[in-house]
Amino acid sequence: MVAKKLPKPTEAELAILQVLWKQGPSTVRQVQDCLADRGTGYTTTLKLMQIMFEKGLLKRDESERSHVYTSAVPQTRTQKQLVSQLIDQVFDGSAQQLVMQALSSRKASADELAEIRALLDSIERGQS
Amino acid sequence: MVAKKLPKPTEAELAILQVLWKQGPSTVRQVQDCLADRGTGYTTTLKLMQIMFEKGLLKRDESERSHVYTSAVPQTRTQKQLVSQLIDQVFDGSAQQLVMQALSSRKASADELAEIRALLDSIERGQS
DNA sequence: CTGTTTCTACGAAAGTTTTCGTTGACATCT
DNA sequence: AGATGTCAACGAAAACTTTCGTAGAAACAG
Repeated sequence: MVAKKLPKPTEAELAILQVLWKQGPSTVRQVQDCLADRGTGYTTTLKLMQIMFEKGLLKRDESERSHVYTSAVPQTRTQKQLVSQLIDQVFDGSAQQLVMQALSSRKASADELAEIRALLDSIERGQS
Repeated sequence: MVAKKLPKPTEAELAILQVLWKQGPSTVRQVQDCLADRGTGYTTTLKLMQIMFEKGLLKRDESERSHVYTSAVPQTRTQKQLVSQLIDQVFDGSAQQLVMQALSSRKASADELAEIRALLDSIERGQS
């Protein structure tokens, strides 16, 4: 039985995951180009992606000379993991507090607010 | 002019900050006792708190033999900082997405949901 | 074919965070 | 006073993350 527990991505790893989530399967070069503003070199990105592959965070297709990488972790799952961790670490377990903080520190459009309302509605209906 | 930029607390540092926020001024021993489940030794906690003091994350009163430490960073400020970072790192800048994820991954009580609604109201009124 | 570019692989250095052993100062108890 | 326990300070090791130099294979251009 293989443990399915995946390590928490580091900061640099998250940057790479972001790109892969947005662009889909990509070569190291393609990822590197997106991260150009970060100022790190090509081999740095390559090495990171190799490590992530070993950790199981990425999958890759080696059939071409330029290997094509994909995220092995769904974006939603990672988001849940990190939100959950943050709630425990600095919000004392209260999701509500995090929500309050998020809403007051960043503007959201009227549409977005409406979506949140809709979610609240469905939660209330669901748990009634 | 002193730069007021404070470093982002690491994970172990956050655990310590949590205790200080909750308990108020404490000695190393008191903090260590709260962190007992972490399995780390006394000197580890001591060292971390000394480092945090040097970084400006903690203040301390040295008038007694057992120094008494206090957080130098407000909880709310740290929460904002980390939420903001998380939004950028994994939610592509969308506060709304984070809120959605938080609400759907953790239950909130009816009261809490009501508070969130109230906040939504005031935001909408504010930005009309 | 030969030189140039582009890629992976490897390994190691630099940076950061976390850990703890040891020491000496101070306090307490008998 | 002497033994015992608690504390801060220091330093260094261990663990982890990030960085890149170098080398060799593959692709490509002339």
